[in-house]
Amino acid sequence: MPEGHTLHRLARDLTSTFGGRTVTASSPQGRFAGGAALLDGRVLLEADAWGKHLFVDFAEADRRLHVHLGLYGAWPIAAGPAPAPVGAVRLRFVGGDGSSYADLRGPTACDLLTPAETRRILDGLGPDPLRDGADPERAWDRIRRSRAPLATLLMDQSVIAGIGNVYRAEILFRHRLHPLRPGTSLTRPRFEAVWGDLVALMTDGMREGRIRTLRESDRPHPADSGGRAGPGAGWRDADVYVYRRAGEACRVCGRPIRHEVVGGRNLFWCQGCQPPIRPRSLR
DNA sequence: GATATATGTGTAC
DNA sequence: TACACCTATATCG
Repeated sequence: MPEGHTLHRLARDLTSTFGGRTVTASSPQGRFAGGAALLDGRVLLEADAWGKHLFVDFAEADRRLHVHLGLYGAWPIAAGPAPAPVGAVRLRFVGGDGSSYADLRGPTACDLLTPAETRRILDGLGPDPLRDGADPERAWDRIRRSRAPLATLLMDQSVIAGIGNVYRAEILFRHRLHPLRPGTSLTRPRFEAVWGDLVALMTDGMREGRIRTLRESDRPHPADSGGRAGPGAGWRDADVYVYRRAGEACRVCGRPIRHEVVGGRNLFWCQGCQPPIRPRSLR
């Protein structure tokens, strides 16, 4: 489930599992054999995430490992001696003492990058809600001046780094924003509420290892002052409000959840809670 | 066994 | 806008 929270969690876990230790690196599948050979036997210093990009630093290596999981990549870390690899394992790490291993499968990117190449990637990324010191002003400057739909802007990694299709759909729902409203229509206070909510939701996602935007403890639409209370009992089976719930009744207003493919991606929203034009009461 | 699907990105037309 | 790419899993016949 690779949105930004997944990569930050992975960076944290790679660092805690392998950080400061010698790592055996291999490419059972063979497609990263050269890179694995360069890393093999080195001390893994630290892993770090920027948006959906993961970087791993090794001692005395002039290049960083760069991994992007794409749509279905995964890099689970497991305990115990590593078994014979199953399936297409691009890169395997085994800890020096053999007590843990991690198999990388299906990444869109798995490369060794020079500092200049790393910089080029980072230069293309907007502020990441999960990074300390992220500057939301950079995102606001892009959004307020763009007539592109909010749905497009939120998925644009150069505007905000780390949001994927699930967080996009859910954040728009929670703030009652129709996905096709232009960036120019977003007010400053509403942007600040969206950013703050992203930080909170993605931090939760990183901690829990899954996306959960429907929480009993808070309001479905957190920006509504004095609005209804949390969803309460009967919602415990659900993690999200609208993502992949096309045709189901909205948990808040009862109208069917809509689905459309926009820009090649599945887009979900509630016509009732997310009207094309803001109702007067919400301005 | 074949097909469809996915929380993503990059390229070409 | 379409497709290519990377892989596992679910569903269908």
